[in-house]
Order: sequence, then structure tokens, then C-alpha cells
Amino acid sequence: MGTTARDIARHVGLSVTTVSRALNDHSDVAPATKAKIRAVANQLNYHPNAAARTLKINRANALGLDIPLGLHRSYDTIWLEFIGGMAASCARHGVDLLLSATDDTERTPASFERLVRGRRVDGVVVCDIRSDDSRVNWLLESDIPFVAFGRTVGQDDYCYVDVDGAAGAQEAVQYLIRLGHTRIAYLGLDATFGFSHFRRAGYHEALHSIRAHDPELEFEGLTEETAPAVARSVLSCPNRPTAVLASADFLALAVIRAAREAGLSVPTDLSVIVFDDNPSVQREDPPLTAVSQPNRRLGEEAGELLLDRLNRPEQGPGHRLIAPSLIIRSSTGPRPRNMESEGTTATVA
Amino acid sequence: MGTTARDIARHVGLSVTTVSRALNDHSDVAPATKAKIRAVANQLNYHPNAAARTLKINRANALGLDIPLGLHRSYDTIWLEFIGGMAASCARHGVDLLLSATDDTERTPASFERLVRGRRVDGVVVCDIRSDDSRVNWLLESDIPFVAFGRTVGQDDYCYVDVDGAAGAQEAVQYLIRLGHTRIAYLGLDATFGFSHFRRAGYHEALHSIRAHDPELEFEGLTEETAPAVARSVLSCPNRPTAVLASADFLALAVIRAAREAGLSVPTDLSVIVFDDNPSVQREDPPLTAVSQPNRRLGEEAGELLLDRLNRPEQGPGHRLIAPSLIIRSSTGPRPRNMESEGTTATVA
DNA sequence: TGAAAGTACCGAAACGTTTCGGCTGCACCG
DNA sequence: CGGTGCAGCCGAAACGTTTCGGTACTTTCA
Repeated sequence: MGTTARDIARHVGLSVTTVSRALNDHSDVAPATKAKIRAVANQLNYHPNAAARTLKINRANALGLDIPLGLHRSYDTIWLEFIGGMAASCARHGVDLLLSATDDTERTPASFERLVRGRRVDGVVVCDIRSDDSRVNWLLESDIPFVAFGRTVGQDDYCYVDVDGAAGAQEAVQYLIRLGHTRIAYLGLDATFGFSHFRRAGYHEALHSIRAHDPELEFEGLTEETAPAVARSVLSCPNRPTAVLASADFLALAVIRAAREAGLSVPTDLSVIVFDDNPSVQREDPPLTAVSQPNRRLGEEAGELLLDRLNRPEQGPGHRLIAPSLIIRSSTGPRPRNMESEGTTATVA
Repeated sequence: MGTTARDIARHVGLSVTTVSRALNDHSDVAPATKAKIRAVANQLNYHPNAAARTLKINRANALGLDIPLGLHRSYDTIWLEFIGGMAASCARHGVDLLLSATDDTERTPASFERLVRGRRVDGVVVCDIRSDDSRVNWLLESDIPFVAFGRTVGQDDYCYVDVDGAAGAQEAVQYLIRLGHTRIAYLGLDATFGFSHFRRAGYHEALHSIRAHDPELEFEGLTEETAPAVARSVLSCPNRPTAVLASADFLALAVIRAAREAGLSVPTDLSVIVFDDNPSVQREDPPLTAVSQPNRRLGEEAGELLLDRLNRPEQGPGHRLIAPSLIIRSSTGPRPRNMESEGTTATVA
């Protein structure tokens, strides 16, 4: 069916060996011969059999990517962007990208084993690492080359890329502080998400630096169902916050709804910053100030890091932490005047 | 490194041949031997080398998927869902899924050639087919087994899956008609999108059946930039529509904004139905009635169809058209009373 | 009881590539 | 001029699997 190296060899009257060496740009083939072989290969529409190559050199020239689908009810743009980034870095290095979408909640990485041991891929990128994720140890024990997207907390003897959530939260809060806010609430998701820990840490850090941390304004473990009620209660308390940092788009929307109900306007009476920039955040009224994760970039880095470690395994674990950027839109403004009775001595940076 | 069939053979004192036949469940191996071989394979954590297998049987047991990334500014949930569906059908049949994400606008399918000719995959699913897409003919000429997601118009000598956009539009319009509406506007995207043609056709069909088609209410080629202005002008004309069918979430949002500006409330003064159900549509205020595309299902069907055609090439092209479903939410209601001066004699079905 | 049929296994070749070692000529050197 | 080195090419083995054809032994049955 397909053209093989032998066909080319016959065609130019040389050996298969020389054809192979020519196409792989080895040294001891005469330049003229090389050119001729390349031309014929082109003409015959030759594409090397990947299986034979893999079998021989024991390298698949392919990477595996495990993305969680069906886990989140609201499909985030994050995964698509991440995939795009990783695909780009794979394309750049001429390796293929295999997808292993895990629907199931059990999240067993057994399929990795088949992919890696069966030499289908050389390594895998595993996503959505939780703060205490068993998959990391499993992968380490199985000696499967991998890069994680997301961190476990308190363990870093493996390769990962992650967004610097602490820096993002800190930057957001500092921006609010510069606007005069001191009562800044935090609405977070399930604490087992990898990012939760770090976002909260950044939030703490920034508030502690002006000694304005109030545990009463901190909420975690919120869901799409519980968010509206919590948002309402936060805004209705007598000493309500003047700003909110929300860890997901739907949390921010819940806050905005609640504010509207309470007759508060954004950003005049309440500033809102949301984690993760996506279309629904951008199109909200008003468009939201957001901590934007460079998802595509993260995908690229994950691919690059994995390829790097495959080529030089002696390097040991390496991490790439990418700082998110604060995109200032119209949901943030100065602290409202009438709330200035606040006791805290905020120093406007 | 990895365990091979030879290792197992040595371990049980049999030949490689028998090991292979046992693991592939061939007939002439004694049941007891089979069990023993399986047990040892398990114990040695054996995973067959995919490359060797592919090389020998000339089948990759893998499918390629080409998804367009970076084309749409607003990442739709559609692609992620589609990927998930295709991944599921691949998993079900024990074949792997290779991703070939095309960022570039040129959309050259040259990489397919490498994948298919190099026996990396057995066939490909190619997405986002436009109404007149050159890739279809290229694939046909190159004799690459493929299934398209989306149709060209006026050509169907190839395999495709698609959503029945005409049926979706028709159902939506008929629902509006049942609510008493007769002046129903259509806001569409770029006509070269595959779905545009069919959605419009369904819209026409439904309106013609009650002789209420007014070309003045039909707009195509809208973009995120032009949508707000068009929406305003549509709603400000003296004989304005009482309902709108929007072909994308941002078109619907533009209409709702414009309505709000004009002092019209949804659904009391204006009904809105949107194509494609996604989080931003669901969370809109009010939540929108939507034509929901079964994207995951489409991905599954695409995978199944491709595998089916690979197994039985003699079948020739086959199509799978999946009807979308109308999800009724709060953005649609009866025709407003004060608009009943309308001349059309609408028969409420 | 001898042939035929069936069962359970095996040897070896093949898939298409890469690569090791070796082979030819030719140029260059003392 | 004999030897050395090098440029350019090649044969053959190997990667791990599947499968064709065959063999040895057992059972069946005329």
C-alpha cells in the first residue's frame, strides 16, 4: 500500500540503509545523493511508518494528555486552551499528541500504563491535580515519565506546571487595597482543588500585610447551588465587605446578582474580581476585572517540560510556575465613601 | 525494559506463538494454558508493544481528530464536549485518540497525510466543515478514511455526522408560532459556517408554512462587533419583531441588551431563542430558551461511524444527522397583546 | 488396528525501520 | 609506491508482534 524506504531505494538504485541515512540527515551520505533521495521521497509521497520507527528506536515520538471531561458541570475554556497550547508545543517538536479523556470519577490512571508500557507514548501530562492527589504517587511509583498540571501541597519531587495562584490572588487584593478597600471577602471552591490552597494563601498574605484579615469574610467549599445564598448573606451583614474576590465565574455572578437584589451597584458600592477570564466574565454587565490564567501558555510549558525531561532524564524534577495577570475592567472601583467609618488604618499603597 | 511476549513464554515454558494466541483469545490454545498465560501476563505487568503490533497487522488502532482551536474568539463548549464523546467511543472500542489541533487559518490537512500514511492512525475525524470546504475533496482524493463533523452543501459522497440545524430552527420557530408570534427575526453568523445554511432553511420553512416570512427580519454575517448595532436597529424599527432566533450566544445577549436599553423586557415584550446551549446562556437573566446541540453525542457518533467504515469499507458513505432539542426556559413567552394589530392571520397550531 | 480427524502446540518468516560494522575506492602522505 | 585515512555506500541484524504452515500426540471410527 504505502511507499516504503525500499521503494525509494529501488527507485534511485541505492540501498535502504542509505535512504534511511539520507532522510534522517546523517553525515556520511553525499549531498547530491541526499538531495536525490529527498526528491524521490517527495515525489513518491513517502511517509515513514511510525510503527516501524518506534519499534526500532524504542521511542514513540508521542505524548499523552489526560484531561478531565465531564467533571465540571460548567465546561471551562481552560481545558481547550490548555490542549491548544500543548498541541502547539508538540507540533513544534514533531511529536504527536494522544488524548486520554477520563470521564469517570474514580480517576484511575491505569490507561496510562497501557499507553506508556505499550510504547504508544513516551510520557504523559496529567491534569487537574488535587491538593492531595493519589495519582502523583502512583505515577512516581510506576516510573512513568509525567508532568502534572497543578500541584499537590507539600510535595514537589515531580515535574509540574502550575499557575501561581498565590501571586494572582495577592495582586488582585493589592489592587483592591490601592483602591482603598480593606474589607475584602473571599469566595472559594472546594478546598481539594489544587489551586484553592494557593489562592487563599495569596489572599491571606496580602491582607495580613495591612493587618486587615477578617476570617468572617472568608468562605470556601462553595458550589453552584450554595453560592447564591452565601452571597446574599455576605452582602446583608451590617459590616459588609466593599470588595469580593471570587474563585470562579459563577461565584462572581452570584455576588453580582445578590448585590443587584440588595440595591447595591457594581462597582460603585461593591468591587468584584473574579478568577479565570472567560467569555461569560467578559460579557457580564459590567465586564469583570479578572485574574487571567494563561492556560494556553501552561499547556505549552507542560509539553516543553515533558519533552525536556524525556530527553534529559538526569535533570530531575523541575517546576514552571506561571504568574496570572490582572485584567482590569469595570467591576472594580474605589471604596465607597459611606463605608469609610471602617476602623482599619489602611495605608493606600 | 518492558516485559515482552518472550518473557511470558519463557516463564510458562511455552512458545511466543502460543502466548500471542492465548492473549488474543484464539481458538487452538487449551483453556488451562490460556488462563495460565493470562495470569503470568498480569503478574509480569505485560502490555503489548503497540508499535510491533501495528507494524505487523498494519492497523494502528487509533483515530485522529482535527479540532479547530484559536479560530473562534469565544471558545465554545462544543469542542470539548465533542472531544469527550469521541474519546468515549474510542475507549469503548479500545482504540486510541490522536489530536491534531489546527491553529492556523490556512487549515491545511497535510498533517493528516503524515498520520494516516505513517500508519499512526487508521482514519481521521475532521471538524468544523464549512459550507464549501476544500478539505473534503482533498481527503476524498487522498483516499484517507475520514468522517466529517459538519456538511458541505450539495455534496454528500462522504461520511459525515451533523446536527440537524434545519430541524432545530424549525422546531424553535414553530414553538414561537404556537406562542402566537408571527414577526420572528433571525440573526445569523457568517454564511460560510456549515450550519448557517441549514438553520436558515429551517427558519424559512417554518415561516413559509404560515406565510409570515419577511426578508427584512433576516440578518446574516453578524459578528461580535456588529451585533449590538444590528440588534438595536432591529428593535427600534416601527414594526419590530416580537421574537428573535439568534444563531449564537453573543447574538442573543446583544439582543437582550438592546431590548433592555429600549425599555423592552424579556420575555414579556420580546421572546428570544438561542442556538447552542452553554453556561453563559443558562446563567443569563432570564435563562434562555435554547436549541441544544448534542455535542457529546455527535462526537460519539463520529467515532462510531469512522470505526464502522474502517471495518467495512464496502459500505460507502453514511450520514448521521442528530436532531437538536429545544430547551424551554424563561426567555420565551406569548406574543405581547399590544402587538396584535399585526396584519398576518396566524393560525395558532 | 490402521487411517483419518482433531487438539495443542511450535518454528520461522514477515512487517519497515535504524544502525553496527564492514567494504570499496580514492586522495594524500612520508 | 605502500600505507593510512576518509568519504560514501552496503548487508544484515534487530526491535516485538502476528500468522502460516507444520508437527506430535490423542481420539475417533470404519
